[in-house]
Amino acid sequence: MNPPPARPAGPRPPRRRTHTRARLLAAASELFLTVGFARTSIEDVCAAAGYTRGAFYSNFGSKEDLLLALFDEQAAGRMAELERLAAACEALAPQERARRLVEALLRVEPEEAGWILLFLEFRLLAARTAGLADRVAAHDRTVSGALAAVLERALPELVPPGASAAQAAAVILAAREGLLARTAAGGEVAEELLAATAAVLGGMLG
Amino acid sequence: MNPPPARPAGPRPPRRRTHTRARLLAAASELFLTVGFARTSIEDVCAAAGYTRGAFYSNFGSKEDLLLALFDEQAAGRMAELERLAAACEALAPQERARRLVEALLRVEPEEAGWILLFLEFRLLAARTAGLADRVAAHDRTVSGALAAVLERALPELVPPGASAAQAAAVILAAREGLLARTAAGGEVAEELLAATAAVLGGMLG
DNA sequence: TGTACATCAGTGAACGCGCGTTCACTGATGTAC
DNA sequence: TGTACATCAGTGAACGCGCGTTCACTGATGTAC
Repeated sequence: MNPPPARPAGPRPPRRRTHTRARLLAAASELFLTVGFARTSIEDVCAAAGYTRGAFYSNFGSKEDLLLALFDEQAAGRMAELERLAAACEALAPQERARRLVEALLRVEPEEAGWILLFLEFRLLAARTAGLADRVAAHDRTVSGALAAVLERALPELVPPGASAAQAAAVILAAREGLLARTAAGGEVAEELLAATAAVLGGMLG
Repeated sequence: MNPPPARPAGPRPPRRRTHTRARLLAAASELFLTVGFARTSIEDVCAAAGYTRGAFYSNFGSKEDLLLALFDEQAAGRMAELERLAAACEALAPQERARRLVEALLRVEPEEAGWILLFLEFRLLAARTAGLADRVAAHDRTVSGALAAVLERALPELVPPGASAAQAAAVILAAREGLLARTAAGGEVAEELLAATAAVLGGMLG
């Protein structure tokens, strides 16, 4: 009796070749981390993923778009990591908790150097591209909010008297970024620098 | 009796239009600081200085060369600044000295944001360009060496027990760079961040 | 002081290249009947 | 189940632009006599 169901209200269900976007993202991540954003062409990304340039533009609006998608992915991952860290620390004794947290905040995984350089490139781009500044700021706020929550829950000693947990988190992340940038770009002082920083933080924890 | 003086052994004395190099450097500094290195073309620099492209290549080997010359200039200036700072502090009482030094290390002049962004761009370039890494490393060593000397002379309390003055200087500079990068690129948290950092350093000074 | 000559800082057109983006097309995928 | 049709993800050639670098040239600057 009813007319046959009209075109579905929403967009059509995805076609088969749905992995395209994911594969482009994976290839881009790999290339951006090793070669850098500016030095990687869209052609490179497509070739690495097994497509041609047109495929890219039917999945992303522009090269920047791709980068932003990558950062959204990574921010989500980092949030989850911090959550896990907080949960894992809650059960520990204060001293062990402090040791563990400081260690986790300073640990540098090998692939992290690439991320830092990429992030720096992103900051640079954003500093000089009108629409992007908001995106970086939002990313920063998200991540330092998460760290602030961890600090409040698990390591309030790291928050100096005059400051909020959010400020402390922002300072820690910014300092960490500066250190990583220096070591990733110079490549020489990495371990000494981080050891010295650990000493500083250790001093603060009394 | 002697034959007329042969061609002078060294290179000929400079011609009249000697300001060219200085003017190119000045124009480049202005443009790099406001627009960035990558976004400034050699043509832009030459036009701003009142020359054409060829003039550039008779004064510099490449675009990177120009950037390096600029950094050499700036490093010299920064060293001199630190020297003055150390000299000025030596006569003061310890507490006033600490206040003054921390303030000087954290102060952000408006034009400094531009320098930080440019420096970040340099680090990025260097991280991915074979020959440049040494140059950044050398620059870093020079500046943190100077700061280390200042710390030893005027503010040994800032050097944590387990670390050398050189390490402490490197950490301070790296952290400062991270903070400035974040504020220069995001533009939102500048003062709060620096206030929080001052609180942290204040805490360390007991 | 004056004249002929050599030098080289700066000119400006041209080269070559890479890359982001567009677009008319195609063929596999899904839908209607 | 089978057939005709519509959609749209992906193709690949072409466009257009900006830019770093080169190079044959010129004319002002300095030198020799």
